[in-house]
Amino acid sequence: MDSFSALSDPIRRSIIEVLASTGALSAGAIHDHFTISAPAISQHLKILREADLVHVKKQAQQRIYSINPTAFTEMEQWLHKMRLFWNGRLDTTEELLHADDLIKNKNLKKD
Amino acid sequence: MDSFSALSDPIRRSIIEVLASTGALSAGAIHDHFTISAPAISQHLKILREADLVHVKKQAQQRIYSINPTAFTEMEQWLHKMRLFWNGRLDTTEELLHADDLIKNKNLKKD
DNA sequence: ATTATATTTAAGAGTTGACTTAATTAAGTT
DNA sequence: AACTTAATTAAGTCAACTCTTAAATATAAT
Repeated sequence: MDSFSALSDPIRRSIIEVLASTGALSAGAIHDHFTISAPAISQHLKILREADLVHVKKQAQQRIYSINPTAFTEMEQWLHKMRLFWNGRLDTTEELLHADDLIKNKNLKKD
Repeated sequence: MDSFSALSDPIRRSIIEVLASTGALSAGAIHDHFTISAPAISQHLKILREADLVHVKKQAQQRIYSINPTAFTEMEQWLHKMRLFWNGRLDTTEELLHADDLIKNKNLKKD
């Protein structure tokens, strides 16, 4: 799951916000912030983990979660690139389509 | 649909990229960039429209789509705020939870 | 060893999302 | 008026997502 999809769920964004404000928290401590079941939180954490948006370290039975700040740059870079475009600082489709690998969509026609 | 969910789909991100690189395009011209059906593109455009990420103007039978740059600030601001946190420039949960209205999640427990 | 605590995995239900083809709406052309 | 072009809406299918409860795993404490 890419970081866009991982952050499309409001609970997962809330988890990120909680971690951002506290620094690091066990799965149970994260769960305490929500009303849904522990397994539901665990499943959300798995998605955040697989999108590499959070780090985990074991501490006895606990899993301590924290944010991986570098993983957010994918989204930030995409937004930045889009903004460059409509600010008129990039001009050609070539630059957009080939300057990076953001577009990996089998439904996109080749030019 | 919020802008996070609207941009979680790779085809919709590609549509935004195409619009960013060309400026403004009819629904049909957008469809030419993809291999999926015209209705599928129309449905994606509807979602982008409802998330206010694009503008439309009628021109005879055509609908001319263009990006609404201001709509991207929601995501940019969220990412910026998260970055402020893990950069240690904001300290309290209060600031995060109450400085803005980003969190509107019924599953989030009250503190 | 047994029990308690912390978390995840499994299985299943209900919902939402993304397509398809067919039908519809709307504007322009002959 | 009939026809073409452009786009959307409708209906239905299938896959993906998000939850639940129950079971499993792993470490710690008694």
